[in-house]
Amino acid sequence: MLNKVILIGRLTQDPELRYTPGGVAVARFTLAVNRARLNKQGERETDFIDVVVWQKQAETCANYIRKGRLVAVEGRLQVRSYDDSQGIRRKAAEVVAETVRFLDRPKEGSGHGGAGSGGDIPEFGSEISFNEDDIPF
Amino acid sequence: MLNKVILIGRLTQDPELRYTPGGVAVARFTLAVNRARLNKQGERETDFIDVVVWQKQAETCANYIRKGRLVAVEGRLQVRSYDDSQGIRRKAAEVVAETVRFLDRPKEGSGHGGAGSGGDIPEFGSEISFNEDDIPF
Amino acid sequence: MLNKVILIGRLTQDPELRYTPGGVAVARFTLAVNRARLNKQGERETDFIDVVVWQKQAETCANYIRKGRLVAVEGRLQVRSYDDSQGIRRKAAEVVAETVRFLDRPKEGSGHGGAGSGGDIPEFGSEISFNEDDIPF
Amino acid sequence: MLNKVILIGRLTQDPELRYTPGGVAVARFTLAVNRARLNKQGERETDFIDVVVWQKQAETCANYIRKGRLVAVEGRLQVRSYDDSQGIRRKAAEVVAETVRFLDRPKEGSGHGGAGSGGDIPEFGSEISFNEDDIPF
DNA sequence: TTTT
DNA sequence: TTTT
Repeated sequence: MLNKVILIGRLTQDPELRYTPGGVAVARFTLAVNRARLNKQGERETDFIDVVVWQKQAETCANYIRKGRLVAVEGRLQVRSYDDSQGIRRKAAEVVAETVRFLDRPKEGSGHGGAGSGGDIPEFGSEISFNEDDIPF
Repeated sequence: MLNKVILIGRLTQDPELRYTPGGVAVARFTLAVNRARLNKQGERETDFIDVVVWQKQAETCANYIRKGRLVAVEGRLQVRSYDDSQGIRRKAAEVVAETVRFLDRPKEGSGHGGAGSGGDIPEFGSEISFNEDDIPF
Repeated sequence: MLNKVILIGRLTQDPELRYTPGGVAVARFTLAVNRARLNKQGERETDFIDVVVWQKQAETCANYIRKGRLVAVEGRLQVRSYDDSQGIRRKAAEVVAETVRFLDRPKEGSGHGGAGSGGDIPEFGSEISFNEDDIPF
Repeated sequence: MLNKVILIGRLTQDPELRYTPGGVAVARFTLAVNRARLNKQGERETDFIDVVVWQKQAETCANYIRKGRLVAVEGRLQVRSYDDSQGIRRKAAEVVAETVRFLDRPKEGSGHGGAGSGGDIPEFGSEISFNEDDIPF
């Protein structure tokens, strides 16, 4: 079986970083992915896709990327059911990232993660191991 | 921007075929995609992912594939909002297929689409037209 | 069967545009794709991958992208055999692009394709036609 | 940067298993990947693509898959130069697999890796770590 | 050199 | 709601 998602898009907000009870970092952000084709009204539509990142990459995302940044995400599509605060059963779809790559430079003065500049942004590798512990969301 | 999903999984039910008011065929099915990794309890989890297929491929799917068949789907992830019958705003995530490929043979006697057997199942192509004439390099 | 390649990298040279005897446009360029992982010597290695683009997109590439630009290519891997000028049988591998997306802005003054600026660079679509009419589900 | 290849095809021969001087397992096979589209002469063309698999998955491939088996390969495209036995500089392109998934059952009596049947074929996971030591080919 |  |  194969479940592979590759997205290139921009963050709609800064990433949100949390920790599981077990201390595992989890970051979340939404990607705006413009569709290649215009719709029948001639407008460019956009998909807003939730992304979850775990562990070390979660912290790197929280440290280095901000609203508006262009990233490439590789991961898998996960659909899960949950009950909302009104007790209504809902489905959530999100891409669980295996790798996140930064495709543009941050704007000057926009980061608080690097030592003052965008010069040493890490490029993420793909060998990070995932322990999918309790999810705090 | 890029929004690419590739899935290999099995249909949980026969495809459901409908037509838009404008007469365009749309098929829907759910794919069961078993995860490669076992979870912490040692169980194999499965993602159930909704797939939408349009036009000619919708009809081919409805004619040729059934519950349990293994297929590869290439498409894009689409997240849309809608109001359910109780007026509750919900989000739906689905993969809009560009191509669907059949990866196993139908069981004997399981089809009603082909001329009595599984012998001439089409392999779906991408709809893209490329005329690869002589290459000048 | 599936043969899908997705690359993000930078052009090592300007694209080379030619035409087949039948008048079909073909562009070629090489992408430098840095590997995510460092090798055992701690160096970042790079794959240099040949890309072929056909038809209208070939001309758009030739008009809009230059050496150093960051692009995303989606296509298929093609391996073909040929005899070189010494009559030696060789194999060539290249990615035949279905879509090419431009991921950064051109440097000022670097283009000769646009009307003086980088403001209206097209985002390439996949050529697939989908008329997503009203959905009957 | 991103370099992602996903293939579904059949092995043209049994995998060839070797070991590096450092004792790391490496398997090689060629995949026949039929194109979705017919060419101008109405024939279905096939790409023959070399695949390299490392470590534990190399041995699993050598043990479980044989000529004709349908597999899905996920990996990266690697182009490398080498001198052949005549001292001629050549380029080789191959897909370095991260994961290999078996998509059909072996024919009865075709395996020598399993305990007599195809019942317990492992499904490969995607978390295997790659130490790309010396290549013995 | 090639698979179904 | 779920496939092998």
